[in-house]
Amino acid sequence: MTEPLRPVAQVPEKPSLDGLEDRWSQAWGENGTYAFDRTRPREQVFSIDTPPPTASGSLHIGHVFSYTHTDCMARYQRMRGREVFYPMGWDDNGLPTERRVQNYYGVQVDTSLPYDPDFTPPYAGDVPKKHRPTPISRQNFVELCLTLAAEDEKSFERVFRYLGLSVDWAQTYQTISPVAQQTSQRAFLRQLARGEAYQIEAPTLWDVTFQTAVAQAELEDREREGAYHRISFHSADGPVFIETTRPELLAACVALVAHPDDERYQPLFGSTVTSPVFGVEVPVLAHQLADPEKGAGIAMICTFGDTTDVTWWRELNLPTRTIIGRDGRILAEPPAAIASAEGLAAYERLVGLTVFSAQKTMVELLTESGDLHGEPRKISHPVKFFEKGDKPLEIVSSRQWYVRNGGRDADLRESLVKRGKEITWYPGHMESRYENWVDGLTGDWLLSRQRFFGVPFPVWYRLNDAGEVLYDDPLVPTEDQLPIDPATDVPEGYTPEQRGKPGGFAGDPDVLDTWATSSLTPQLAGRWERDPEFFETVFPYDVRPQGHDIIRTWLFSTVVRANAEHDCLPWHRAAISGWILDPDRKKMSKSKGNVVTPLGLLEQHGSDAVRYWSASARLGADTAFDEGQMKIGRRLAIKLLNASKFALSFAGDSQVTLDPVAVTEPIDRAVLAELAGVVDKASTAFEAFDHARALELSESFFWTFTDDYLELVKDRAYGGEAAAVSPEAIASARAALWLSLDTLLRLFAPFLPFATEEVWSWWREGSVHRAAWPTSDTLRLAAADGDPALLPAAGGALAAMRKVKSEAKVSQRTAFVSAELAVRSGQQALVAAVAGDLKSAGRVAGELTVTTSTDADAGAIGVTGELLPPEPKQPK
RNA sequence: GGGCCUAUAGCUCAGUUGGUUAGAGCGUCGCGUUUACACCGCGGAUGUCGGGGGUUCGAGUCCCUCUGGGCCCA
Repeated sequence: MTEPLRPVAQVPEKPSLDGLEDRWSQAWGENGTYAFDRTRPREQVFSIDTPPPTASGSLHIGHVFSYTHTDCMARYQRMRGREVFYPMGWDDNGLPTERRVQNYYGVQVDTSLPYDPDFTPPYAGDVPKKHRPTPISRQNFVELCLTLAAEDEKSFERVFRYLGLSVDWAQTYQTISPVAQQTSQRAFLRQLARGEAYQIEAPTLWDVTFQTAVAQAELEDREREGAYHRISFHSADGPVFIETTRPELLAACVALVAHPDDERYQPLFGSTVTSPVFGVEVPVLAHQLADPEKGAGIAMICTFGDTTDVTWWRELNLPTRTIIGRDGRILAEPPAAIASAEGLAAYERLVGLTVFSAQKTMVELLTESGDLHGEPRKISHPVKFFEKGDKPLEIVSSRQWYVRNGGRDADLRESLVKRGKEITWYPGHMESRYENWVDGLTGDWLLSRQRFFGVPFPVWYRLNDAGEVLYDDPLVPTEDQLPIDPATDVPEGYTPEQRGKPGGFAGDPDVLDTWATSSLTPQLAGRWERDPEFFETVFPYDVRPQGHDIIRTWLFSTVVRANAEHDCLPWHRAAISGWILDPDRKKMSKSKGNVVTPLGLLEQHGSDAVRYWSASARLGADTAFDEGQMKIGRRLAIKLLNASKFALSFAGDSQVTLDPVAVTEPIDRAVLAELAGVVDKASTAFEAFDHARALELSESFFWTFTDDYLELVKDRAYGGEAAAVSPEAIASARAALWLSLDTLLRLFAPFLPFATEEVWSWWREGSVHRAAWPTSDTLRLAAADGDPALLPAAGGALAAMRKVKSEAKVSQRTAFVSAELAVRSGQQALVAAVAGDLKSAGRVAGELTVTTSTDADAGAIGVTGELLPPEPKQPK
């Protein structure tokens, strides 16, 4: 701890927190305080794979919360002498940005439109309610996305700088940048070459509103009202009754299914029945997923009503009879299985209807044929939704790209579970979240998205002489050509004129899932394949901080990609932050309208205050939104300023000195002995990624330090009004105060970066944030034989004297004529050692004597003494 | 239905491998305007550690069970 001292401390007359955020964040930027030095060897580097926030709209208080956790960790590591690689990224590609652009500018993509270089959007954030979206070309739309994302990113950066994140802003990346596109496409092509990426025609969950395929990780079950419709199928032996919530899919029915052990239906297995209205003959089959308790215990299997239908379809080898299109409406073409004139006529009535209307019409048809029995019975059941959507998903059959993630491959799954065990999780129990997810995967990672603002698949397809797409053996670019856009770029050996022509080529129209880029943040920020030396310096990363809600998406997919590409983990540790709950213990979210804007909070309470509230929460623990805690944080920061001013004021015009040898008084040694213990324990806590404990230890010491220790030594440090204070005793108090301050500023620096930096600047050169984390050795040297037990003993004695005055309802300033402290046996020597300071702090005019209490159960210290009458108030 | 977490003062939370009388801050009540601090200081009161059972000399802490809350997955 040899950071240089200023010749004379410059302490403001009235220290204040106001304006510190702007002043210091600007200074840190100018001085490169948090700039990453890439020349340091790997073992001295601490690298953090920070979550890139979605740059659409506004930041959530949850961002402030979890990023503060990361920042505390980063600052600790930096003070420990590690060169911290702490980049920030913006996740700007994908649906959220598209939605925001649509709403903000009042536009909508029409892929048939050509690019208009002079296009200006009709609105900018002021779209009237009546406005119907203006159709624009895909390229114009992408340009608007880029423009708006850049603006959002600027405002995010402002908030994060104001919050005091020690990010190296020169390392910022975007998930839509050319470099991100190059990285994602490169990783995809390599997975394609290794056979880890593949495309197949398969049932795909489809969001009708967003016109896109949805992956397992984006699914969400929501309870929805439905109704069992009791419908009769026909057989030679009479009717078979089924109950279904989706009668509109009757035309897509391919079989009935019941549980193999279900005695009611065992006689039917192997036979066929005929569907009502459409007259299609379907088999009755047995499968253990059929639930005897559900509905009639026998279900119809359709193409495809839900994911169980898909399982049955696959495992029972059933045909497909698709009737719902990607627009969510009934297809014009009836399934070939419907042959009768009546059946075709009935189908005709459904064509073009939405699922909702088709159900109504189907009910009419069934009623007319007499095959609907009784009133539909209302139930509530879970229905699959896209997590960002608001209509139930349909299942369509389509050609999509997938990446192997263990969902269909036991060996890969096992190795990914093993990777999870190699990660050190904070808190440890988060590992089970990961394991549950990997174990529960039912399919590979669906990579294709039918979106516009994303990274295109770097793939073209040949067209045969009939102009049909040949999906096998796609045309791919070389890595040095990346990034490419197959919609505008042309594959090797073809000319632009051949696009879409028989014998020519066609670009893959889809974009990669955003996680296909986000899962590469370690590679992206680490300059993979662009700067090998740099990559070696930061990869694998030391830690991945994130929230537990995205373990299944971001964390898992990042493991999948690193495992495939580098055959290792992308980072050694995962630090998982909890969520913010509102006072009713509900997760705060935009839809609930209980979100608070972070910048307003930061400005109201001060960044250090909000950081204090955030940092008080342990990793993984959900936390109540509590402005009261922020007020405490603010008080703590102000206290730090004031106590520092007090301590530094004793230097006068001479230089502050940090001289351990000058500490000679027992109480001064005791306080440093105690502080040495705090330093050790806080360091241990930080090493275990327990920033909350480190803060708590430092904070509780600090309150005692100001409430008791400062009061006790105040007079002595001033020079002793009561005379009879030796120069050595004065120097001892001052040295102890300065040594304490030096350590306390370092201990609080990760939590209160603004207040600590402010105080540091009064008397030190450089930044506290590049200063060394405190060690206990200097403190122990100064503490020598100091006994930490002296501190609570002296504090107790002081409190006892205060209590007498408080109960006598007199000012604390009131003096005792004389006083006798009766303390527990064993404590007498301790209290006597502080008698001089107690006498002045307690304002004992005459003798202060310390005796042993005879009261056996007395924990408290007895005080007897006569108080002087209060001085009459001086007229001003 | 399976898994994970959680329950400590009115509130928000500590309580490290089991070990004296369970702590902090807020809030509340009372006192006090003292030159570090009115964005203040000092002091007081406040707990069947969710319920029940068990292990142990000893349980807020370990085990079982029930109940409430939260999340993830079916």
